[in-house]
Amino acid sequence: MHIVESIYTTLLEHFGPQNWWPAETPFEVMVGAVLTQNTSWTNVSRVISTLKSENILSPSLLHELPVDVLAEKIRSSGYYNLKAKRLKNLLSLLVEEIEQCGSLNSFFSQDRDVLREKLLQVKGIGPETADSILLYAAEKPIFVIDAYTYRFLLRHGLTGEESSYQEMQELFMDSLPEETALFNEYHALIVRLGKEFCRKSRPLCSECPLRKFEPITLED
DNA sequence: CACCAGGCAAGTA
DNA sequence: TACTTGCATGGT
Repeated sequence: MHIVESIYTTLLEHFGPQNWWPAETPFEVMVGAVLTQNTSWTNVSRVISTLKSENILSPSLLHELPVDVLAEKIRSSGYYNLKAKRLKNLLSLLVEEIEQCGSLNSFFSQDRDVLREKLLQVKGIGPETADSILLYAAEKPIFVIDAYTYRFLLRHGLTGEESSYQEMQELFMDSLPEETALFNEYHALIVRLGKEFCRKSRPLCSECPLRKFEPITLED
């Protein structure tokens, strides 16, 4: 059995299923994916709650808001001027595609790679945000590489510091069956592991559930 | 107080 | 092409 598979089994046994992404709807996933760029989730979830309580968490309603008003509403997620523009860019695509396809679901029913290209053309959506949307909102089988995943790979000597996004993504996708549920769970488990055992401020190993895979200490 | 958090695009040489 | 920089709030 490949180490990538063994590690998954170990993580799942240790933490159990994570039920990701923490959102009620695919659109909520998309908004969260933009807002959480280089930002802690606690700052983002506060904004999402506010948008929900104001009943404006929909593509058309958010799209109608002037960019400066939107910026104020998402202030506490940080980089709010930048993210307001990025959200607007995404919303423009969505409103157009929903008009075109009839619904968000039929937009999502397109081919994975076609959808990925459309998302990447939006200014403010890079590979990680696009893949998060594809996996957790559109439920397409694609592996998300984020800061936690990068640290995880480095720590276990599975990749080098200079590896590209695509290389790291292929590392998972070439050694696992192409299943949405598996990619979803695996990435969620890596984030859970990272939050508890692999943060920069807390580099410890003795309690790490993956210690039998001989992790390398981050600070050397 | 300094450092960190589920990135990305634009600018520089 | 290969670095560097701006963006910003809230938690530890």
